[in-house]
Amino acid sequence: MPEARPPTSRDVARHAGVSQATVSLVLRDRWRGRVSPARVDAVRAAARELGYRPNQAARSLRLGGSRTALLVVPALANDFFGRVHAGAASVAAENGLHLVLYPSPGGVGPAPDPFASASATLDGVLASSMAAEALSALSGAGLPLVMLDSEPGRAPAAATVNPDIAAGTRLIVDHLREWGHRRIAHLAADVDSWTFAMRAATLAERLDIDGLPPPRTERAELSVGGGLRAAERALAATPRPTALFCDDDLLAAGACKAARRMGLRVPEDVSVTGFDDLALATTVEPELTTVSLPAEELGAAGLRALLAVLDGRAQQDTVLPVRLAVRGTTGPPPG
Amino acid sequence: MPEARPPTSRDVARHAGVSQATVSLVLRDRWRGRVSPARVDAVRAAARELGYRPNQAARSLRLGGSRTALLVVPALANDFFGRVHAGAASVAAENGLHLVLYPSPGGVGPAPDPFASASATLDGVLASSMAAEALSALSGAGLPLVMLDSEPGRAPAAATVNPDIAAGTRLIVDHLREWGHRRIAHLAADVDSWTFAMRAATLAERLDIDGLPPPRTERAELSVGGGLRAAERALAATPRPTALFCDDDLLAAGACKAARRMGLRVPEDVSVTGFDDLALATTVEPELTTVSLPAEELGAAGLRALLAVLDGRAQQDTVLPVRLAVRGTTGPPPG
DNA sequence: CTTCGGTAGTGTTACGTATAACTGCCCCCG
DNA sequence: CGGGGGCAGTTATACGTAACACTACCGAAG
Repeated sequence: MPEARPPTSRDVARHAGVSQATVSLVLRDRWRGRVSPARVDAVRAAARELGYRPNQAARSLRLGGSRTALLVVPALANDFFGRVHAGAASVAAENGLHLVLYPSPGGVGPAPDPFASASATLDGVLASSMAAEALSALSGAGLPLVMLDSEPGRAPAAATVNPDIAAGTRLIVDHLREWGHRRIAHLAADVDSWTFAMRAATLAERLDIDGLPPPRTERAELSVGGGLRAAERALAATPRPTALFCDDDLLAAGACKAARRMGLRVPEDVSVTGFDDLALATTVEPELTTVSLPAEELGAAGLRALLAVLDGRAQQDTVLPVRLAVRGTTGPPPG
Repeated sequence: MPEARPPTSRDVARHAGVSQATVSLVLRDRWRGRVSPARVDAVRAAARELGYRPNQAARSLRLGGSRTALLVVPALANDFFGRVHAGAASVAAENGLHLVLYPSPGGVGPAPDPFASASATLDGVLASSMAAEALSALSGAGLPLVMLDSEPGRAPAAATVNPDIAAGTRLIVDHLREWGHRRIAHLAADVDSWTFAMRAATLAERLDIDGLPPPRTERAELSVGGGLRAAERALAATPRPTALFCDDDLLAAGACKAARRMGLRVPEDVSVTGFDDLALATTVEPELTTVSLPAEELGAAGLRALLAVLDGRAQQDTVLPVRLAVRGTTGPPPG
């Protein structure tokens, strides 16, 4: 048995009758004016024939970097982060950067080190949500970091990119106020992160400006089932709220189910609003009125910011515009 | 400026007053009986102090492998592949294997090479769906490959792991037959892959055995919207089918929307069945009767098979059991 | 006729790590 | 008292690639 190791650039060189250096020049496209066209073709043919694939590990070692960035997302349970990835991946591809996706396990326990998990020298990290200890480990490593959907101006991120959560919240509140709603309950995600804290703060502030009482808040596990249970509690109150502001579309979908189970119609008896504009927002009946976040743009802008940091250009915090998607779950309050 | 390169094992060695070899022995936990405990502590302290992180590229180069596998999934638009990934990731972690996720861009155009994209030497690939050319490129590279959810016994996969699609299809058909349905239409995914071909073949076979006419088939783009449009066509037929067999939950959700828009109640006027048991199956109202596929198990079994291949153990094709989830979208035919 | 510059290559080295092979050294046994 | 054998380390090397520095040749300019 001939042991069958994968072919190296030296094998290609031997096969083409040139030196290994020439193979490298040709395959890296640095040959113009240094290698004759005939040899170039010979090298390419030999590489193809042997099925040569450059050894990435050796490349990274030599180059002192792998042109690889890591995208850390909290989970893949919904399509939002798939879209973020798609946006980041397209920008990465345009710039010859590899993008590796790491879905951080949501569960408790010692999360495996995302950097070890990449199994390659990383040049930078784009993180959407991370445990504090992982974050500090990263800052210790001195890796360029761009944070998505998290508090601006917080070390150790070199930059942040956020959808305009405050504006989105205001759009929802104004929309409900225009319909005449005054008793608004808040289904709040049971997650301690900036993006949800921002919704709560803006909601409270906005209702206060409008001279309305602070919202009754029900904490909910971030899932359809969690939204269902929290909505059941919220809708059992007297007087019943006429609108539910949900932190997220999953909660809103759960709230719609809860309302229906309690014999209430949406939106005739109670209005429900979501946030994020996930795919499920247009899947459920009626379709959710929600805040549409630019997921692809978020990923793309995040990766552009990371590229800027890698190039040594200073970076600020970016805020992306959002828009209100008015659909079928909002209407005038009953009576 | 001191240039600030990341510290190497040689830096750690200098700092601890030992040789680089000793550092490697200590940090790889191969020191028992070779290095005195005092030195071990000194090395560990030095490593911590300098914030040393081993260079993965150099490690991979030296070891001739990175203990990294690539998981190729078609998209992250739904939660199914997130669950597959979770299952594979947990088995990978147990075995000290890195798992890198590659969502192959669904769009047309030259797909970026998934192997280049990994930016590390790969030891194996677990692929759920792949373009033919990428597959052949891979077979040329001689990488160990395990295929998920695709035709058993097809080169160049060393093994396949599949949910029992045929059994799932039979469960659905039998369930509909028990309710007394005879006119069953098929909403077929507009994707040319084994898993959908298998549904179609089994459905036709089963109806034939039961003495029923072959199903009217409507091709649908694999999305909620696609299901909606296809269902509108299917339900416009006369006589109208009393049940819709949908290749996938997305299509089924779309079918339910279509029925409602046409003034039909589900399941009173028409029964609808899904496939996969995505999260949305229990989100929509009524909840979908569907075939529940063991997504996590699929990923886990796939990675176990890959590990076996890497160890040189021969592998067969594995079929995982499925179960029927009877929910709210099926009932007796009208009249 | 020498020198200069450009073309077409090759030899060599370094990247950081893991480990095989080696070196002392001390202790104990014959 | 000589030498065998563990202990505690070190030295040296290889992994595959990229690119710097070098050589050899050739035509043209001085």
